[in-house]
Amino acid sequence: MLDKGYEPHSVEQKWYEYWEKEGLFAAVEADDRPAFSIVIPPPNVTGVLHMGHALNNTLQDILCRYRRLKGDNVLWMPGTDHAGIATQNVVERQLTAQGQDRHKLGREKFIEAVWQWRTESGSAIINQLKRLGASCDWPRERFTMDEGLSRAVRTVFVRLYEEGLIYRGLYITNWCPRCRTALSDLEVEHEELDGHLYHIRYPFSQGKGGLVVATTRPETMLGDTAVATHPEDPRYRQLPAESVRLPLMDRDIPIIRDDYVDRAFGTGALKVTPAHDPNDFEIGRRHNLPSIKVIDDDGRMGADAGRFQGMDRFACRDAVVAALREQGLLVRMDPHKHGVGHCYRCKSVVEPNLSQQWFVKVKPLAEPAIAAVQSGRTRIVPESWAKTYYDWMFNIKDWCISRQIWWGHQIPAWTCQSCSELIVAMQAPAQCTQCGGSDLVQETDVLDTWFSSALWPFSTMGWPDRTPLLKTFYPTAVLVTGFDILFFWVARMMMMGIHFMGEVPFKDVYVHALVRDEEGKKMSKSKGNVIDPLNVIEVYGTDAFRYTLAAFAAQGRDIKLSEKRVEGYRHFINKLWNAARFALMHLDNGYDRIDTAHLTLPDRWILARLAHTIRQVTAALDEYRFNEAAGAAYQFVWHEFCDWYVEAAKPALYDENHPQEREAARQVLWTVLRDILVLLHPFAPFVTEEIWEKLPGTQGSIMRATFPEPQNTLDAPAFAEAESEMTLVMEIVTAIRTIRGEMNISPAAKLSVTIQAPDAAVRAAIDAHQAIIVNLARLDGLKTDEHGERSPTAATAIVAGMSLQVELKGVIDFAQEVQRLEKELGKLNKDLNAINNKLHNDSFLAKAPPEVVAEVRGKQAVLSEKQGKLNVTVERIRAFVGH
RNA sequence: AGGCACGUAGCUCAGGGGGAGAGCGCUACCCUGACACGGUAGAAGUCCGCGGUUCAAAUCCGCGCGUGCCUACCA
Repeated sequence: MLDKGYEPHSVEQKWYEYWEKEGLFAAVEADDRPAFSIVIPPPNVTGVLHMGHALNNTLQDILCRYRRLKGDNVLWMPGTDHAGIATQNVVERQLTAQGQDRHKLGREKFIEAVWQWRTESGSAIINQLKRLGASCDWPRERFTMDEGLSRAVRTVFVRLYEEGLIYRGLYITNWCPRCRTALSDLEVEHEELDGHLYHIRYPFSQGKGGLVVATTRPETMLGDTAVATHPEDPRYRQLPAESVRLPLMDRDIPIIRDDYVDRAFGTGALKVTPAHDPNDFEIGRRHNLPSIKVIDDDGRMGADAGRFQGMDRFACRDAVVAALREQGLLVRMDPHKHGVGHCYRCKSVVEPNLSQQWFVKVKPLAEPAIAAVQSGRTRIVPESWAKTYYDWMFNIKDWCISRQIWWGHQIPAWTCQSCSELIVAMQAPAQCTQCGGSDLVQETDVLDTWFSSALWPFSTMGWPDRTPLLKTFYPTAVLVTGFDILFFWVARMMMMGIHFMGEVPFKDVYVHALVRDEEGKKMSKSKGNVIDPLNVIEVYGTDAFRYTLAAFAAQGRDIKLSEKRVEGYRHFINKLWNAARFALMHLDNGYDRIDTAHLTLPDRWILARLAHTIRQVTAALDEYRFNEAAGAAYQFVWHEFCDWYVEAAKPALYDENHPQEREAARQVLWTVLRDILVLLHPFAPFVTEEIWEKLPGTQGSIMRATFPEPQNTLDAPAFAEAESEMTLVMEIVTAIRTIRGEMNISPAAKLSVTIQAPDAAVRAAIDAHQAIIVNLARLDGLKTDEHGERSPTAATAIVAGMSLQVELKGVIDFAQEVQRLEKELGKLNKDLNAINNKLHNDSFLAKAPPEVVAEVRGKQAVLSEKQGKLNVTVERIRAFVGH
């Protein structure tokens, strides 16, 4: 006998350990079964499990467990990401706390410290994934800094370099002065901020007057090397001079003409700072302008900033503005909103900065990646995300892959100190390929973490070796991910996968929602609105939490999560537990067949509903409609199995006089419960395993069970008949209960009911299932009459065209009964009006499909019959009371 | 500036050309032999607004309003 309520804690731990110990998550390298593989989006080693991880991994686990039950050879490849900047930041903070810093420590010692940190605290998130029930093939766990993956990274780098798809050069990139590294365009978060548009006068070098330029970043003027106007701007065609005197720096800079300049913006005169603005950089190249870098890599003003040297860039802005104002050169200062880039790791304001960096030429890689989605070799689900993918891919720009940090894959490039030859190779070369010199210095930069993540689907499977694992599991079946890393990760995996494997990395990409708080805001530590998934698991249990996530994972909509909702699904898990508790009281052994000759109506009905539910859940999971799958199973378990079947089957289960029916009911109860457990297992793995163990007739783990197929225990007409007869029974029961409720009759009172059923077949059906109705509606008698006298002291309901009378003898309150019936009539009249209007509309009759017209006519007949009967009833009561 | 979602019961959301749905909450009654983490019944919505297409629109189209998000080099 099970406990009265489900207690998740001990159960979860017990079963997870068992599954791992038994190797139930293990993929088989080579196998006859269909292969199904997923690579996990590797969480950062620095990470702790948040709601995004919880949702992402719950969905993957549902798919993996489902496919295993379906008989597939499943590989769920786990691992973590070395998260270059984030991890380096964490360890640096630690050093700072110890009064250390990485420069004092030196590169080698620092890297050692990071590895040590990873050993000590880097796998916290893996254990948290286990609490979630994630059925990853853990012995295969990988890390982007593993030796194997590092070899993959070097291989890719060298090959892309040799193919001319990686180059090095001096360009403007996004620079984070706090992290002291370049960032890719994607790693910059733009935020609209209130700033100012400063109008500054640059006096002509000769003669009077000058040009007024407009800028949002006046401190960059110190590095100006030109002023540009549009070639066709009449205001600036004729000027007294060809150069202006740059204020504060006292340097002449040329006035140039370039059609990049927008005549409508500001004054139509643009200051040009090639070292600190990407557009100015381009203009500078076109006009051979010098680049003067005035802001150093630490965000302070540099040696070329004149008297402002050493000043912080923001302090310098104020100082420059003050100085200009003093000299009467600040013409205007208008409030101005503009997008300011911030580092996605540390939120510092990013500085466009000129530096030597490495880039991937992306266009040639992007084209096949676009084609793969267009041709359907990779399918993006929901499809609307494909557009976002295309938009980005079509406008893609080269990818800056070098980072000026230490933690990461050091770029495999060496420079000869004697002849400056650049050598890119898998291993450190012994001597220079050009001059034979042996003084070679390796590039100190490391690669963007996403560079190694881009290889994840094949590097984790052993590439560049041609492993059996790759042969069996690449391409993977589906990638499950949030849209926030569609560009960062998915697009880049597509490019790399196609380029190096010759085949897309995944057949499907399922893009899921973001988890937000109950007000729809993004969860963030600073807002203090985060819900810790581990805390939720602690309070409500993993199964309830997972079920909640699945039930709310509708495609294309964010999930607003509150604990209240998880509580609701905890009730569901408990309901399942108690249904099993009931079933186990009646089951001593398992069954491999059902005695169809002795099935009662509820037996046949629940088998029909079960088959229907299996189809629904299967279809929904096959199309990543997790919420529908979870919803269909929930509805079936609670509102069909528990609410109706278990109650309706009780008479048969307790009836010792009909052993064959009793046995048949047990067979059905066992079969339906078994299928429910397997059906629910992907969503609620722990409770289903626990019940499975207790259920007689099951062997081993539920993970080795077979996902139910819609069984044709009965033929289709028998199923259909069972559904319609049971529907009639349920309608009758509900009608009686409604009268009981509305007439305030105690649930304990046994009632006597008469149904006037002119149709002999219907009468026979009701008579046949009398016991069920009597039991469910708590009656002491149910009679059917062909016509019969209508009792004046009964409350009436119309069910399926029949008049149903609940005898209330002395207790009936006639006024109340009339009121009740009139309310019912009111509703009916409204419906009937709408239908009659339709039927009086000639164009409806002419143009609507005949089956629709027939349907409406059918409804009309049913409703008007009901209306007639209710009217008669009301009249009769009035007449009776009048006596 | 462009793009993409979304606006349905008090709350959170499914649905999606032919009778408005669920969960939670609310009201009433009930510890009925699995379950009070429960049962039975009930109340509750101009499906954001305005036009259009259609025999028929919550559903399709257009416009507007509102709310999110993403992308973007106008200094």
